[in-house]
Amino acid sequence: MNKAEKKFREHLKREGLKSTPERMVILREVLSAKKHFNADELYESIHKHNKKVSRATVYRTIPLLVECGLIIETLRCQGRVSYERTFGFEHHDHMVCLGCGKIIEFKDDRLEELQTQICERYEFKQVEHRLGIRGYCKECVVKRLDKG
Amino acid sequence: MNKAEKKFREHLKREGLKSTPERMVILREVLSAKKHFNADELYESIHKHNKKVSRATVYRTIPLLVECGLIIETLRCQGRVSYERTFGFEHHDHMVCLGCGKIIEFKDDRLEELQTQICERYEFKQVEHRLGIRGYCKECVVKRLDKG
DNA sequence: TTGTGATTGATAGTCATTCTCAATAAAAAA
DNA sequence: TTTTTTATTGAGAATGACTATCAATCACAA
Ligand SMILES: [Mn+2]
Ligand SMILES: [Mn+2]
Ligand SMILES: [Zn+2]
Ligand SMILES: [Zn+2]
Repeated sequence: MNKAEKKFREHLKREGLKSTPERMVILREVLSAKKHFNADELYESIHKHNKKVSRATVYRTIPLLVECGLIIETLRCQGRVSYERTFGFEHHDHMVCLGCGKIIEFKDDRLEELQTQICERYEFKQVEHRLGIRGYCKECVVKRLDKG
Repeated sequence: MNKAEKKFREHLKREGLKSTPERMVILREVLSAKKHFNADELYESIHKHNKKVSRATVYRTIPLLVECGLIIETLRCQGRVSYERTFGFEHHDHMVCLGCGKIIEFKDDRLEELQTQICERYEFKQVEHRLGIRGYCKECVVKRLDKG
C-alpha cells in the first residue's frame, strides 16, 4: 500500500466512510493516468484498463479525493471541471493556449509571496488560489502570424 | 445615448447585426444592475423592472457584450458563469469568501508586472488572466473561531 | 415602401453532473 | 465466525445551465 492509498484510507476512516474496491480502483487510476483529467476521461481510462466502476461512483469519489488533498480542481474548460493530481507535486499555476489547448505549468515564488501579502492586507484567510493565464503559446503565435 | 450604448451599437453594426430594443434593454440593465451577475440574475433583474426579454435572448446577448468588451467573464461559482461589467472599470482580481460569498476586488501593480514578466519568459502572448483567491473574509474568520 | 436577412420567444434538446433507490457489501458488534 | 448496522453501488431518472430550432416578426438599407 503506497502513501497516497494510505492517506485516502485514513481519510475515509476519519469520515466514517468505507474503503471499497471501487474507490481504490479510482485512486489507482488517478495516480497512474495523465496528470490533468476530467471526470469523464477518468471514467474512460478506468474502462480501458478493464475495470468496472460506474460513472456515478466516479463522480461520487472525486470530491472525496479532493477533500483529502490528493487531487485539486484546476480549470474549467468548455463547461467541464478539470482536475489534477497534487500528491507528490508542488503547487503551480497555469497558462492555457487558446490556439492548441496546451497547458503550461509554472511556479513563481515572488508571485506566491505577493499574494500572501495581499491577503494579509485584507485580513483574508486564503484557502487556495487559482491563477489562469489565457493566451497563445510560442508555436501558436507563429502560426497566427503566418495566417495573417 | 451614452458611451457604452454607442460602443455596443457600433459593434453590432460592424458585425452586421441589428440594434434591437431587447438588446438595449439588456445593456441598460447591465449598466445599472450590480457589478457581478450571472445570466439568470440578469434575466430576473430585467423582469423586476417590468421589461420583457426572453431568457434565450439574454443568453444570446451576453456573448455580444463580451465580444465588444463591455462585460467580462469572471469566475465560475457553483456551475454558473459569472460576469462583471468592465466598461468604466479597471482590471482587477478577486477574493471569494467561502463563508458568506462576499467578493473582494483588488488590484496590485506588482502582481500584474510579475505576470507580464512570466509570460515573456515563456514567450506566451497573454490575452487575459484571472486570479481568484478563495478563503475566508475577516468577518467569517471570526465567526468560525466562535463556533470552534 | 419594400425586400432581405437578422432576431425573437417558445420550446425542445443537450450534456455534465447529481439524485434515487433497491440490492449489496464493508466494518463494527456480538 | 456470524450477525447487525450502515455505507455504497449501479442503473437510470432527474436536474439545471445553456444551446439549437423554427415560424413569426422586425430592423434597416435601398
Ligand atoms: Mn497543472
Ligand atoms: Mn470584479
Ligand atoms: Zn498553442
Ligand atoms: Zn465572508
